[in-house]
Amino acid sequence: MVTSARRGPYVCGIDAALDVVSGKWKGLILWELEAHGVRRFAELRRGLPGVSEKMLTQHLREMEADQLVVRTVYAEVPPRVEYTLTGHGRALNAALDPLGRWGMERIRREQPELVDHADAAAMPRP
Amino acid sequence: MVTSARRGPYVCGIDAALDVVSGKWKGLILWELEAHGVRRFAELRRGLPGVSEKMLTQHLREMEADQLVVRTVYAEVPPRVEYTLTGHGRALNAALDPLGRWGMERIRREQPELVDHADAAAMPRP
DNA sequence: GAGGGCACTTACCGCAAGGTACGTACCCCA
DNA sequence: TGGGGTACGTACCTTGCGGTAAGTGCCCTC
Repeated sequence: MVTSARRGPYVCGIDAALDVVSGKWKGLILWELEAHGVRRFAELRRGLPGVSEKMLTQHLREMEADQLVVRTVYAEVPPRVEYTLTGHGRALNAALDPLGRWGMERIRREQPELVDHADAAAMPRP
Repeated sequence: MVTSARRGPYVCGIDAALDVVSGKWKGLILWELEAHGVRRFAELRRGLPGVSEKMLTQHLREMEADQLVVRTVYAEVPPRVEYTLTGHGRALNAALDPLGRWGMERIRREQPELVDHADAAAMPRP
């Protein structure tokens, strides 16, 4: 497996948090699970346009190892796997909220033409 | 210069914020400037053990382009350059605070042996 | 019986982030 | 006269993140 041996000694909490959130799709996965509560693999893939199956499984496994999501396998045919946030995952999402607001502010002052088309101010986070 | 052309169209505020914070030393630089108010290049380098001069200048230039820090050059000999946070930088630091607390919590539950030696609970962030 | 969905796994590849090393121009101190 | 400090710039190299493509086993539908 890939699963790089991260989790080095962190110098501060920001380090420890960014280590968990870094990764191209981690933030979107968190948001998708927060918004829908429970999602299957194919649903997540459809919800994250552009993600490859490899990266999605890889990120999900890392987040499972980091205790952000729980992975429930149902012994059915065709296979069914469901992903949900843990308490830690929901807490992380809550901690990311102010950062998301700051980012929206940044988008608004740097690329105002991208904001109005989908009334981003009304959307909570993404 | 390196200065990769980032700032692509972001799908959510988290994207826009993480794009600015990602980079191995960005968080530490923010914290160092928040803690000391104003810092010279060599002071920052001493405050971030292990950083190379190349990465420090590169990150500082990117953060200057992102309007997180201001760079003040004094025409003296030997040269003197001072870095300070802008309002946006201080706002970003404030937005990072909950994330840092979450990360401290994660460290505390995964590597409790690393916490007590420097009474990290007393330190606000790093 | 061909095609498509599900939930992956494996192999391979490219590129950018980050590290190392050295050079610059000037100064101060021993 | 040599060593060290200040604030970088540049060239080269390695690592690994992320992307692409193909294969797997089973099932359902057309």
